[in-house]
Amino acid sequence: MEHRLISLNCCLNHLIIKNLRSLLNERLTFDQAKQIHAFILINGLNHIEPLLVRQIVLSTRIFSTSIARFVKQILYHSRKPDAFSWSCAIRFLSQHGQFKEAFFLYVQQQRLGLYPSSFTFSSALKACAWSVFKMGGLSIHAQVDKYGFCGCVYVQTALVDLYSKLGDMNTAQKVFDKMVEKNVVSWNSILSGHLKSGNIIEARRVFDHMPKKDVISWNSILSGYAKMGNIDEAFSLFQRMPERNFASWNALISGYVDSGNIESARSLFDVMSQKNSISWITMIAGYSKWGDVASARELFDQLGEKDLLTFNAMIACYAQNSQPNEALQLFNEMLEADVKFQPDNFTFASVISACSQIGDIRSGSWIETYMEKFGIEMNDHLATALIDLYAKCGDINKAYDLFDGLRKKDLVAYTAMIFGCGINGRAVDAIKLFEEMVDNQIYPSLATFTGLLTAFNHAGLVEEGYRCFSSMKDHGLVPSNDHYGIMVDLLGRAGRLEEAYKLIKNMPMHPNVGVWGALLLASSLHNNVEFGEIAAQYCFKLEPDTIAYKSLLANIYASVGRWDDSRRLRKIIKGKNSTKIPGCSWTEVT
DNA sequence: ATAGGGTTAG
Repeated sequence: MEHRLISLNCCLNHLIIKNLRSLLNERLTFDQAKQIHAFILINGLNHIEPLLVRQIVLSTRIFSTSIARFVKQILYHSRKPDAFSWSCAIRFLSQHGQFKEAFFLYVQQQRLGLYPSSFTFSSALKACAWSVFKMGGLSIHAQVDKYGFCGCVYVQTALVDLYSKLGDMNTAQKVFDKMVEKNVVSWNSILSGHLKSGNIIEARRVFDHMPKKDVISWNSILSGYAKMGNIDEAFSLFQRMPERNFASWNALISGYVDSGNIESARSLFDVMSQKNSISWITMIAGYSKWGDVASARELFDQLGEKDLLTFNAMIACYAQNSQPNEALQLFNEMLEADVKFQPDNFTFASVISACSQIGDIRSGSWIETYMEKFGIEMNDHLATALIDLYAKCGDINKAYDLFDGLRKKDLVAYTAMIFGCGINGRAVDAIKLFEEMVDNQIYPSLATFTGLLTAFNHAGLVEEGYRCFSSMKDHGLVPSNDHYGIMVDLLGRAGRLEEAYKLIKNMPMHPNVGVWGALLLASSLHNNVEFGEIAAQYCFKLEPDTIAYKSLLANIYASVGRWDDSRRLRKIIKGKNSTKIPGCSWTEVT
């Protein structure tokens, strides 16, 4: 009796395992995977776990942190850790952009004393390459040598790719030259390394010497020429390539966009028999870059199935072209669309920028709530956008906190912070930041000087502002209308209207309404009819519909007792309907 | 399994 029971038990166990194994050859949903794991645990079938991990990795199309957490949980609680599941998990994480996590798992695997495979190394190297994690990459390279994997093509190729991405072409070339066996991927890796470091000549040499080229080799060199502005060579390569895919077309379109030839880009786009999401984004972003919001929107509306990326491109288009209300409105539409999208970092970068342009004090806390709600992780891009927003809302300390927390302080970050100090009247801090920036070999741009001049303006430091303005040419910069506008404002507020007018008269370009408006405002502050009239005439001509200019001049007339002139203007103002632009309220979103 | 095209901040 007992004997038969044991035998029956064995039989059942065998059946279960057979069934489980076949189950683990099919695609799983996350829920199924969880159920199977529970079953495995209850029945003590732990040796099946690696198969489960592998199948989860293979089945996952849409990555989520909860899946990653689940996989890690299996690894950490496994009674018998095995190298295969760990390698699968490392690959899984590095494929889905979780580079830090992937590297962490690699380190854990080493600590557990599990023997790494070529699979482990290439995955962990990929994670370091993509996250430009030099220390990690170098330490893995050392382990590769130690474990004797330096003869494996996959691992060597991953190393070439690592050093290419790190920008260390000397080492990349050294590893590459030592390779006995090279495949197309190895060649492509060294090729893209040269292209990334801007060495098109070496890249071309490699390309011409490749024993075998695939569509990726062609695309790489094509986009290299397109990016350096040699669109003719890019086009010639495009014509000669034996096989084309989406990326080939998109790279060429992008090249035409960058060279300012949006018509050719559009013709190519129209000729494409099949377009993918990236083709549409490239075109929308192209129109955005050259300020053609209407054409961008037209394309966006033509697109039947919109995805997150196309929404991002269109929202960015509005934000970049000073239409913050439209940007926010589209953001709302995106959240309320039939197919809901989870906004990501890209979406929020534009949305924050839009809020900042609107200058709504309440935006800051709303944004933070929203970002938390969607699980958005802070990065330097977002932090820089938030610096600007908080500074505009007057919370300079919060802006400083964000600035101090940046991984890398670049030109845009410094400029945002300088501008933030500027509008908050912290001229000394702005100068300090500027000097720090120059010390760090970051070259100021026109926007940086807008921030600096704003600082001097708010502090009323006329001479310092003048000196700063004059120093722009030492940095190879030609002041724009914006800079002249600030200078006119600075001089004008100080009562130096004559000087301000002279500055305008000596401008190398046509002054815009901002410049004349600054003079008009200053004239009204000092009740100066002479310059007020001159400035006003220009403002009326440039922006006939803006009543504020007429009202300023009316005030000037009234202040000197010219009541008739004042009344005449007030009549005109009353006749005009004040055109109020309906805004889209950010706070209405829930 | 390893690689190519696109969207973000002042």
